[in-house]
Amino acid sequence: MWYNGAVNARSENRIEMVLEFLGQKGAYLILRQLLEGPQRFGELQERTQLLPRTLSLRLKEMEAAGLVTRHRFAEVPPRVVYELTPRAEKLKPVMDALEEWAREA
Amino acid sequence: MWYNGAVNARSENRIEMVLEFLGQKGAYLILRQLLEGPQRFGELQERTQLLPRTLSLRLKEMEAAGLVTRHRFAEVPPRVVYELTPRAEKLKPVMDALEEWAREA
DNA sequence: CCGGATCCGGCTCGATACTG
DNA sequence: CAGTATCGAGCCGGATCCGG
Repeated sequence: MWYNGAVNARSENRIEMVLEFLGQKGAYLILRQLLEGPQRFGELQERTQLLPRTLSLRLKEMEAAGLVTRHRFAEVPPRVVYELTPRAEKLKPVMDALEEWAREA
Repeated sequence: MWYNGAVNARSENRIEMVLEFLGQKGAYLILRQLLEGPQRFGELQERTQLLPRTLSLRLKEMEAAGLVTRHRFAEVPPRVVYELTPRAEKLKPVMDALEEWAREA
C-alpha cells in the first residue's frame, strides 16, 4: 500500500498516505478494535457497525499495507480471523496521544 | 468544527473527525508548514503547491475548528497571515511520532 | 494579493441483493 | 460465515474565470 502503491494515488509520501487511509470511513474504528486482539469478520462487523462492503475494503487495504494478517480456517462454517501486525501495533501509543489531544480542551 | 459541526457529518466523534480532516488533500501539508511559523496565503500556496481553492477550503476548516487564526491587514495590496493556535501546536509531538512511525520499517 | 463562484469528472459510500 | 456484485447518490478535488 504505502510501500508500493497508494490508497488512491493522491498522496506521494508515507505520512500523507497513512493519514489518507485513516481518514477513510471505518479505518480508525477497525484499527481500534483490532488493537484489543484478533477478531473475526463478523465480530468486527457488529462492533464497528460497518457495512460488509466497507469493512471488507478497509481490511483488504490494511492487509496490502502490511497492517493486518488474515487467517483463514478451512472449517464449516468458515472462520476468518484478522490480526494486527507488530508494525500496526506500534501505532497504539500514537493513536493514544492523538485521542488524548482530541479529548482535552 | 469538531466541536459543534463536522467536516462533512460522516464522523460523529472527535478523533474520527480529526483523522477525516487530516486525510483530506493538503491538510497535513498546511499544518506542517504553519508549524514553522505564521505565514501568508501566497507563501502557503507556493510551498504546498495547492490550488488556491483547496488551500482556502482547508484554511477555513482549520479556522472553524479552532486550529488557526486569521490576521487580515487593511493594506494595499492586502495581506493575510495565518497562524496556528496553541491547541494546534500541541499536535506537533503527535505528528512527529506518526512521522517517525511512517519512516521506520 | 487573496480568495470566491462555478462547472464537472471521479471516487467513496450506502443500500440491497446474492454466493462459496 | 464471510464476503462480492451492482446501482445510485453525493462529496471532493481540479480547472478556469472573476471580484474586492
